[in-house]
Amino acid sequence: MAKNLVIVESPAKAKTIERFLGKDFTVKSSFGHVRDLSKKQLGVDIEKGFKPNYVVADDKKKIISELKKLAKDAETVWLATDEDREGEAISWHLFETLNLDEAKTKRIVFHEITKTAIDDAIKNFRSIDLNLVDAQQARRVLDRLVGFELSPVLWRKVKPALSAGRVQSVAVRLIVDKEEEIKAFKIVPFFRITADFRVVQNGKSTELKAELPSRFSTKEKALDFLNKCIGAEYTVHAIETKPTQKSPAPPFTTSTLQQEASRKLGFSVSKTMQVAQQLYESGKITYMRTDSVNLSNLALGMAKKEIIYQFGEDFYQFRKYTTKTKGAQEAHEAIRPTFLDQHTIDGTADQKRLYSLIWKRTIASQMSNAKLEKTNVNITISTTKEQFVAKGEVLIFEGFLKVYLESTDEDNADERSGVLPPLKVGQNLPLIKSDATERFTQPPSRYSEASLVKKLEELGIGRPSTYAPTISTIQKREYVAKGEREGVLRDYILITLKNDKISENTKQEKTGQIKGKLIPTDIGNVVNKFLMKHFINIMDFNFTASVEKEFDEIALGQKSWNKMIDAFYGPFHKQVEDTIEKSEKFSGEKLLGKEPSTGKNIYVKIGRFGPIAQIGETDSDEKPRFAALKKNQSLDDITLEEALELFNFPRTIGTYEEEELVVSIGRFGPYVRHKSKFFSLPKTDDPATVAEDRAIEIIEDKRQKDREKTIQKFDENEDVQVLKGRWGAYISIGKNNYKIPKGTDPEKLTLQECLKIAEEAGDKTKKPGGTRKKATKPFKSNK
DNA sequence: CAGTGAGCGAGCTTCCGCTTGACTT
Repeated sequence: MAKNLVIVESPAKAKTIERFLGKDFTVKSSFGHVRDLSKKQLGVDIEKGFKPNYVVADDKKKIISELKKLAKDAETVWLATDEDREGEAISWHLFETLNLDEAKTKRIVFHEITKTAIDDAIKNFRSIDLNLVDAQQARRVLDRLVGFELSPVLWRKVKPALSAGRVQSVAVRLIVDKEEEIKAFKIVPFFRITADFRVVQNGKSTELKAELPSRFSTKEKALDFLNKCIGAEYTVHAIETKPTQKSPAPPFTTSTLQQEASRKLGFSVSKTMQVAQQLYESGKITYMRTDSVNLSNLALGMAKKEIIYQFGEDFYQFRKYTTKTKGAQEAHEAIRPTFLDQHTIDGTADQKRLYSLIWKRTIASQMSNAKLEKTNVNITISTTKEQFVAKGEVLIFEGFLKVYLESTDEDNADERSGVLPPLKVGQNLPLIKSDATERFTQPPSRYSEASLVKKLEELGIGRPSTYAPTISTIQKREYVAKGEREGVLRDYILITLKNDKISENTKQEKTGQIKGKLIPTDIGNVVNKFLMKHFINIMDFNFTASVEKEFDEIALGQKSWNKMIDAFYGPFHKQVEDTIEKSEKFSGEKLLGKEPSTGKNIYVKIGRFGPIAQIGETDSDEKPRFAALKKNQSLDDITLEEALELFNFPRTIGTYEEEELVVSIGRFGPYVRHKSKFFSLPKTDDPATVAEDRAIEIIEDKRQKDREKTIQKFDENEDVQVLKGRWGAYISIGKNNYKIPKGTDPEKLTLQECLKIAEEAGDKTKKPGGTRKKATKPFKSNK
């Protein structure tokens, strides 16, 4: 039995550390937090100074009992969780849950995973910092109180099953605000003038591209300018060069890795984290959830060696980066390759690409600046005072650019710069042509998943471990959606001056297309409006920052956590009660107009199941009629005509096999019903116009697919089928599905065997994660 | 991956941060 038990948070880390520590040490992992507030109840006793009720989750019971046993037999238990607020709390929870003996428990932290660093840590043990633990408890309790008091307000006033919280609600607000900004933005056209000149040098001819710095607000002014240019001479007036430098970006944190993987590799935030996790578990990179840009001494040494070996002394420059982000806790290093001499790795294509990105970024961060020479050439026009300007950029020394350049979110496709041909002052430049192109001012761009993470990080909201889950929560709640909009064609004017003649053309370009950007839904808009009206304090971008300041004071022992929570909870709870009591139901209801045939009012609003249109009054004797909005419609811009159309369903469009064909719109979109079976309409079909022959086609398609799916059918019992599904063959009986035991040939199963398998699988009434089927209604005995 | 296909009167729903599996029928 080992004399020492070391507990860290991650199993991959445990494995690495165990190698350094020798046989007297057993290293185990807690797999993150081991206890939490109970899931179903509030879990906080408000009467008793907000005493938290912690429980060990079911999936943590096994690891706790294992650790308990190991701790009992060990001489010393070393709590080596991360050196931050959460890490300290994990140590404390372990101490409490495992009933550790204070005399034989030591708290240590690793700053680097090397033999000397670990030996160092062991020498510098301390006890658990209870102030820091209290700061974590305050954080935990505050989040629980906010989330579990706010969400039920939404259930009552807006729609069931919604949620609100310190982080997610502000994330939604950012997206809603951005959309408002875009809506308020006025697109203004203007004209941009470019010119192409011919430069002849030693009999070789090249082009020089230049632009007029000033823009024209109207077509008339642009035309006026071009007219003046007719017959003009163009002369190089001045050439000005100045040296500039570019520095590399710091090594990756979780947030910057997500941004770059999104821009350069097109990964979603969650995909980046999944692939990074795989790299981490196979020992190829350091920990991927971090807010630190710091590199360990070991890494710095490796980088230096690698850069000098690969590129030479000139390319190396020692750099120390410091974190600027608010509330960073820096318990880990930056994300970097474990071994910097490994330029590539074995693995999946995604793993290779992400690894390569991390390798380049890390190496580049310790490389010298790139040196550039920027050149501005002024070109005078003989007929007017205006001057064209040509811009060039020449790379003098590559430096870090040899390896890596960070991308930006904005695409500056219009920029005209590159290598300029050799020019002399006073040189005459013949004009090839000059264009006046109509351009348009650009509204702010919507957030992508990654740029939202960037913004949240700037505001100090959320942590590296929660960025990806937060993004998925606000989409799961249907507050925001990733937009897919085709865009529309827009006309623009192009006026060209060539050979002293002016011609005008109208051209077209695509604008307004959205791909994967975050857009608020109707529900998101309505919930945001509600929260902004009643809980502006929680929605404030500085709310997190200000409570973080108090958590810091608690961590320093200057404040008691219960008092801090008490001071917050009093007014907050009153706010909640006032809102429940005084505010009306909040559905974002909007009067669209009247139904022509009856004169009844027609409204749109958020209903029990999402956005709906309603004809008639809710509080009248006659029940109003409802219809769900289509997926791509919104409360904001639906027209009266579109709303009325929704009530044209169900629509009988013909007959097939002597049964009616009915088109309608259901929970999952438009469908055709035939012989009480449902057939989804593909996105490309419009339910308002789909006709009999097309419906039959859809039905036959679906039948064909079903046939391909069916492995076996039994005439004696039509309920029983052997089908081919995502995970291979399975047995379907009525509405239940059953797994086929390994080694059984699904094609040879008999009806009896199928029924037997189903019976042995037994009743699967309890399914973790909630059943789809409605539970049998319990008999209500009283009231 | 495909399937799902109501009713606005129960039920249940929810937070943020740590960390990985288990494994869908």
